[in-house]
Amino acid sequence: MVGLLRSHDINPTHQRIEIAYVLFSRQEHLSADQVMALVNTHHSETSKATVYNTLKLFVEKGLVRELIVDPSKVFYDPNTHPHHHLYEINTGKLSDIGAEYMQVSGLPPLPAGTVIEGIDLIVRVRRAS
Amino acid sequence: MVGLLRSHDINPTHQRIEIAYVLFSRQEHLSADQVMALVNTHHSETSKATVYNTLKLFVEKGLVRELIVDPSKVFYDPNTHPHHHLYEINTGKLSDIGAEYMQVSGLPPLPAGTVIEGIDLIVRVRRAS
DNA sequence: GTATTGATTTGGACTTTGTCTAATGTCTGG
DNA sequence: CCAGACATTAGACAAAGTCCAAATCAATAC
Repeated sequence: MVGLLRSHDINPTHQRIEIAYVLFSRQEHLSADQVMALVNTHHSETSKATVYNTLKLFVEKGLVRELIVDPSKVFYDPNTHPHHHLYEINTGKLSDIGAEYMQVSGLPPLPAGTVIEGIDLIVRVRRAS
Repeated sequence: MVGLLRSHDINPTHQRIEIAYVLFSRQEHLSADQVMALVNTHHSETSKATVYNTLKLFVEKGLVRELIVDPSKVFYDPNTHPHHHLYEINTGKLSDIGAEYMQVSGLPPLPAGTVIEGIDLIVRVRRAS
């Protein structure tokens, strides 16, 4: 874990290691709230501000991917390999779609002076009524 | 405008007409906040609750499309034809990508009992540094 | 060991977006 | 003109996230 952080140019402090561990030990999409809860399961150790700071740092350093899918909260995905997402509207459940299932082709003209940061493909499903 | 609402099975009240007008007269992506401000430019006419209620109704009835792209607010898109979106991370600016520029192929296995509600393709760009 | 210094963490106040509720207003068919 | 259904409203509330100044920590210098 320490090595992973160092290799992404992140100073491995106690709190950062804890948060990275929570994200990478289970391969799930977690919200800041959930990270907060998981890090502090035993005794409260890490503040809300630190959790938010750290997640932002991880995103900047490319350690995790930020998912903007749920209208009310951001999710963080420890898997940074190319893949897509499936979101169940009713439940808020989020799961992966392997890159082999769906492909994106073509690129739009970009506004002058901008570069692509990422391409998000999200399949939204609803429970059939 | 009244006809448009009726054709989507929406009772055309004064407030709904105003809100629809704001959305459809300019072809832009607006947040609830912006709709609120635009509807109430002259004298305050429409409450926050109504704006939110109405936008939700419009989405349910398929009159506008809900865009979850910005981490802090939902945008509403009066264009319901198939197209994609380009989001400038630095500025929060959102623009359309014509369906002809990018294509999505393939479909993932869906969880049992669910149907596709929509597929969102978002290109995120950042100002080159 | 102790001091220094910059980086990190923290509690808590604050902001923003959106929801909820109970009361009120409006419209329509008979 | 009345009943009932539907729509709107103000304002309280909730949840997610930001901000800031103070406290703490970690690493190095001496």
